[in-house]
Amino acid sequence: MSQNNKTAARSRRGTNRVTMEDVAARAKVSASSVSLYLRNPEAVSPRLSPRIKRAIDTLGYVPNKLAGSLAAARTRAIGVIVPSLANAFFTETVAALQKEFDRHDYQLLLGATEYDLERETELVRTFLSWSPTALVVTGCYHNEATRTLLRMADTPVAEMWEIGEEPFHLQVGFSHVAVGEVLAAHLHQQGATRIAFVGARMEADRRAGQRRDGFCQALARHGITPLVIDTGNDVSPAAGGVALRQALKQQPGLQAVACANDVLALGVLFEAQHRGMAVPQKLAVTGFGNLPYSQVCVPPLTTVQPHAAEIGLRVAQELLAQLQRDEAQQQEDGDGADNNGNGGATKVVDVGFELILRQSSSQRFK
Amino acid sequence: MSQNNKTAARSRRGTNRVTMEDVAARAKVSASSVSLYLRNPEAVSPRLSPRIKRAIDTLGYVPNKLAGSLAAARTRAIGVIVPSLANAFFTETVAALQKEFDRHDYQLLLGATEYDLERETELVRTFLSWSPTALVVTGCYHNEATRTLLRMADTPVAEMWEIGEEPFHLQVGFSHVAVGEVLAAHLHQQGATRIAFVGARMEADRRAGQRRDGFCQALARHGITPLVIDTGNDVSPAAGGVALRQALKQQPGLQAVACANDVLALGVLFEAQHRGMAVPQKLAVTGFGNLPYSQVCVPPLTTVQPHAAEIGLRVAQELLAQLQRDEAQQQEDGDGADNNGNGGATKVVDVGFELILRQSSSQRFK
DNA sequence: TTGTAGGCGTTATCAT
DNA sequence: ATGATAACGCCTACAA
Repeated sequence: MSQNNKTAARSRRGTNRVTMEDVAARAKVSASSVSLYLRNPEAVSPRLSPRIKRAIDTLGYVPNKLAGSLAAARTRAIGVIVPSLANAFFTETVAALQKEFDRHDYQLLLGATEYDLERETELVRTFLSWSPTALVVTGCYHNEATRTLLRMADTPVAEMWEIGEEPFHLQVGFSHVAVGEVLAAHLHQQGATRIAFVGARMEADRRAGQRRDGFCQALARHGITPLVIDTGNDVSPAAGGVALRQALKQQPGLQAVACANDVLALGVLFEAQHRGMAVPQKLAVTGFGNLPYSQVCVPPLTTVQPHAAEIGLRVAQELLAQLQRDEAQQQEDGDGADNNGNGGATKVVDVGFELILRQSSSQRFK
Repeated sequence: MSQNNKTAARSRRGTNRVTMEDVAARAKVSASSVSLYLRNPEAVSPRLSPRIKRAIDTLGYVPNKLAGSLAAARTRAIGVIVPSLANAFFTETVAALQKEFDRHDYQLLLGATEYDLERETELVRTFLSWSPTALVVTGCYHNEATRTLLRMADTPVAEMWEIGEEPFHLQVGFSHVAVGEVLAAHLHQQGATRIAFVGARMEADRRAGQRRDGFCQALARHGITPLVIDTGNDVSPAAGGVALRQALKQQPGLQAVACANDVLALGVLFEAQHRGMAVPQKLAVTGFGNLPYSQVCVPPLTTVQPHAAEIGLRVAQELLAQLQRDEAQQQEDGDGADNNGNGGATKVVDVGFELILRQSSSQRFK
């Protein structure tokens, strides 16, 4: 083993992997027949196909998607970027995406930004390097670098959980400003005038900020200026409790607290109970999210239900439909057209939300 | 444009993607230098590196991971397979995995089996076709096909959420039999003798079955045979309610109900309340999972806390450590050794669980 | 229907 | 340090 081998001299790696060529050799056919068989079993003669099948089975052949995707210049993978997986909303959406895409044989590449826009840019760049079939990102507010990346990529881009801004190809979500407005209207209708809004991470989580803005603006139209309290990065019942204490100090006659999410609201409920402040008689409390415990806590919590699963489902369906259209059109164009993976149309879907009235805000103030 | 072009004649696709070659041309260096720069910027002379950097930036070059991984025969991707993403336990684990692997620049490929072992096989096969750096699966019970696939792959395999069976490379989890035993011991200690176990999907969800088995066996040692009720595929509070009704019909003097999860337990709680059966005075109730609402429901629920996030973290850490070891060893071997990506050692980590005693089972029976 | 050959965009080897 | 050049494993236009 020194210098008298010319061809296989520079074998680079062990790579003991079973290849298509191995299968072909075993079945005594050419590699392209195997390839064809794999993609369209009908197209190969009934004489060869059992031979090929048997060779695949006995060798335990697993096709190499990397090579396949490289050659075919497309990958059956969908990149999904969410702010956080610690958040039940997003996991629910991801579950729906996974389920629907899985049915159509697409893989999910998953990433979390932790609410950091720079991190999002990195993730987008990484995902694009996989040549995914499509990219799904959360929200429609991105930094310049991300927008450029997304615009230049010849990949359909779906934005979810929020609508607004200029869409890339698809937006599926709802207006968080409207959520704030609806909650404000509800509390105002209950006769509350001394009102606080308790939120967390509202600079980083733009959607939370929008809910706050909608809330404040709507009340402003009634001449009410709510007290706004930001618990910073702390999204826990404890933080909600602290916020209520703070709010009561600043405004002793407080009548209503709208929380940016159910977790904080639960803390407000606990703290109110702790100081003997009856809910809803003395204090109305609302949340956002309709988490499972929100209907079993005492008293049950008025909240807003976002359609998390539906968002995922719609995103997947729309994207799948668009991909199908692209494919059909590409067939038509022949090879020449330089179509950029965008069917041309951009679509915006508002899935809305639901205000769920429960006991925690059922009292009328006079 | 007909027949007088020899070289570029068969360009197969538009593929307008910016390639490494483009960058090299722009920077007036060879592609190898660009590749080198990308992988180890220090190794290239300070004269070239700024030129390369600028070319990359102006062209907006995004490396093609498919090509890179194919050439390098490895992929910075980790395949993760869980039974379901609708299940908070697993999403928590996935979140932890994502976070830890992300820190080390690995992508997550995500799949869900919906508790179907055949589906698992398919997913494993698909994931293997991506040449992932490692594979993480849930549970250590697989069908023969899956086991073969996993054994033949030269990829480290981690099994999580369960320990037992023969491990492939790594197991991180806890004994579900022990969970059942501990719950049984608790209820027995409270003096309960007429006991029911309410579970769902216990054939498909092997871990739920193990909890039941541990529970029944432990009670059997005290001469008690619990009534076992299976709600089938229905994992909802409503199913829990139905189960309680059924149990009371079969055993009117029922004193305690252990549920396979908190969701069912919540339903049992509701139903008991509905029929004026005081918990815990007349009926002890326990769950599994320690979901957020379990401490705020009335009465607070005795349950078992699995360390979902810790499982994910440990899996990632152990896997990362093993990969590092493999890499080091590979360096040592030179090229010759046919090491199969297994550091050789197999490791089993029991992360345990925690019994959380609350009011729903605090009553002593006599 | 089946086979042949060139190319997909990298990495890694080797020579300079 | 830099640059040719051969793999990597598969797809696909084209020829047979």
